[in-house]
Amino acid sequence: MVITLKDGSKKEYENEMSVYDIAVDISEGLGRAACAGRVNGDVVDLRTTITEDCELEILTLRDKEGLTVLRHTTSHILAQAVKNLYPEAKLAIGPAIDEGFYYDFDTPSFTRDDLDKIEAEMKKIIKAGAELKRFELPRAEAIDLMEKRGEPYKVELIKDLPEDSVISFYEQGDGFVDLCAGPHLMKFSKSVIKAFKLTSSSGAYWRGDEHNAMLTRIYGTAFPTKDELETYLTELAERKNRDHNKLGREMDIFTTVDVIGQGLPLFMPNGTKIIQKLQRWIEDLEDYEWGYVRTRTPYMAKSTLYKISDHWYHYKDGMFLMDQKELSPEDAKRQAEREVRGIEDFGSLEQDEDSDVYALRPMTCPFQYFVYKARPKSYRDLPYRMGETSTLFRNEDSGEMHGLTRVRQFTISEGHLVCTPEQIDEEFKNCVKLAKHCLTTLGLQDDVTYRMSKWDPENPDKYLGTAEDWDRVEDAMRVILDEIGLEYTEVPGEAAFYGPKLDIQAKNVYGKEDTMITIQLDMFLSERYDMTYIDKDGEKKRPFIIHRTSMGCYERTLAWLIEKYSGKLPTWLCPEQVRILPISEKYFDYAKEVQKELRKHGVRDTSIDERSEKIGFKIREARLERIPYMLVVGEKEREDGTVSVRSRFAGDEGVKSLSDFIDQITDEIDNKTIRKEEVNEE
RNA sequence: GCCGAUGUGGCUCAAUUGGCAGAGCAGCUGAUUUGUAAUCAGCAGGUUAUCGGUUCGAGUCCGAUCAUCGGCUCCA
Repeated sequence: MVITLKDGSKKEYENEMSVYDIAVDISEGLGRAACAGRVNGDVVDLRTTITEDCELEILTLRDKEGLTVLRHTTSHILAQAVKNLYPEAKLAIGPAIDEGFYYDFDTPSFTRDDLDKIEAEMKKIIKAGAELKRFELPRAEAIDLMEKRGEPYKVELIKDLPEDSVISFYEQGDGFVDLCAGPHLMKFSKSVIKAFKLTSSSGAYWRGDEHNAMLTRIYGTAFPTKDELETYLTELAERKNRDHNKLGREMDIFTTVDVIGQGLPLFMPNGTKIIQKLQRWIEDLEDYEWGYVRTRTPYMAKSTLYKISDHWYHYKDGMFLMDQKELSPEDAKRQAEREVRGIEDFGSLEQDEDSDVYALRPMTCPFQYFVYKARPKSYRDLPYRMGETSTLFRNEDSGEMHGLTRVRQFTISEGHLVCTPEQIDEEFKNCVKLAKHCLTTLGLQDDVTYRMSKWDPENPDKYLGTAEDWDRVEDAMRVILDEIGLEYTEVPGEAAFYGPKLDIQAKNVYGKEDTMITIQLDMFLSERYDMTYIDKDGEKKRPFIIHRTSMGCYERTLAWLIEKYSGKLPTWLCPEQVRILPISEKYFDYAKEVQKELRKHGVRDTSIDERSEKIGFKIREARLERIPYMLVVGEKEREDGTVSVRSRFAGDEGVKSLSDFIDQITDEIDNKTIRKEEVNEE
């Protein structure tokens, strides 16, 4: 057989060979470094026997897949160590993940001390240097083996596999056997598994289902070298220093108060200023450059409103209700029909309408729909693009709240576009363009991924409409996304109940992903709310609706900005853009003149440090507060009408005429320039 | 909601076995009038998250509640 290697060279063998043997044959060093093979594009275990011509690549720790194998094998060592120390622990699963691995155990929780002990035990196991042997069993024998070993979770996993499957196991010394598809390293060797760390432990539901038992998960990571592990751990610590939840409080952007409640942050003057700047920017952008009209609708409504769309039935648990009284479902539906369609004879209500429950709004959709409906619309009115800076309320579970990214009250750059079927394509594309423009302006465009969120055909009850409806609209969205040339993943089960979404995702400093922006195609709600337009032919027709946000929700985007820039926001967004630092009180008057001149030219967020401190002290404080520009003014500056500019970006920028500085900073602010260079003087 | 950790002046942290709640920074007052990352001195600041219990005595031990953090689940 002829084996074609990665570099194009060919090797010929008479007999079948394992991937590992071929690696050793190429060179002993490669044999030692080998973690897995790639055969005709598929990653395989080193033990895989090659029987015919193929393309083969030997994967090492330098390959992403090789590193994954190292981490996976390390998770099995973790399992063995836990079994050694806690024989009563039951094994669940232990995969490699993005930045490391985890293993779930049914056992009481672990403390940091326990993790250290387990780490020590892992080192012992590695030192013993067992070989990993792969073997296969028919399903029945596999179940038998795991039952004998007292591993009920493994038994459950095997039982879920088809009757005729052959199950693979790995044995790794001391008789430790684990159910596993592999691939794994050939043996435990201190020279390969030399840099690992158990990072944390937490709870996790068996099979990710909250109805199941809560297991104990241990997270860890492994790297090819100790240096790389150290670098990673340092980076992890540095990432945590950028955590908006820490920085945002330090920088007086927001705070929380226990008697106010969870998920209800208070914005301090600094945070309010930033949000105000974002809001003014977005509202002007949408209204004057993208053809939006602005609405302002109530924060609460009778439950009927949400029942029309079915929001009520899907999400009642997540809503804040103002009253416990409620109509019967039959009455509610009747009342909904009557109110929307204005049909009078819809049967009497058993209960008084006034007993209806009011609820804080969890979304804006139906409110804007009634703005649309307030007057008859012609095709000439479409697309009708409504924007609103909309505050929403969602009763998230108590364990879900996080800083500014997951809160119970938040404000979103919301909007709904009502269009004719022909307009969908262009309008949707423009929504994506607008979102991208917002991201680019904020400097976040490279930190996102795009996700097409589809319905889940397995769970049709969670959605309105039929499979045909969903296929049609999802196909239409796919065509649009492909025409734009977006790179995106398709994920089932993430759609809204009324239509598919394009979600723009970003990760926080802990690597956790959140939706920052969403653009959704809605094919059902215009019917629910009886929205129409009169077409050219004089016929009443149903419009399509696009739900979208341009910049996302203010809280979440602010959190993202803080983490992205470590609190050093672009100048145009800074709550304080310029601080004037007089050398002594003799120059207060000149400082005031400078401030007045700045204000006259639109640079409004400035202050004067009038404390009787040395200039070095004032600079230090301004630097720590991340203020972009410091203007030192003293004798020389007053004489010449200049300012001595010191910036967060370039340090001492030298003496400039006041008008030059004003030109510079107004240009930066007006164009929303992001000065990337930063000096670290401390 | 579930698993776990944490909670001491505004912030960062200390307080021996259960034995007088303390420091630095910030704040305030005064002095200093300063040229590019910390001037000096003084003063004030606390029902140790809250409520309850054990004890002669609780920041420390126990219970409940609230909040914060890391995960899980959820996220229109």
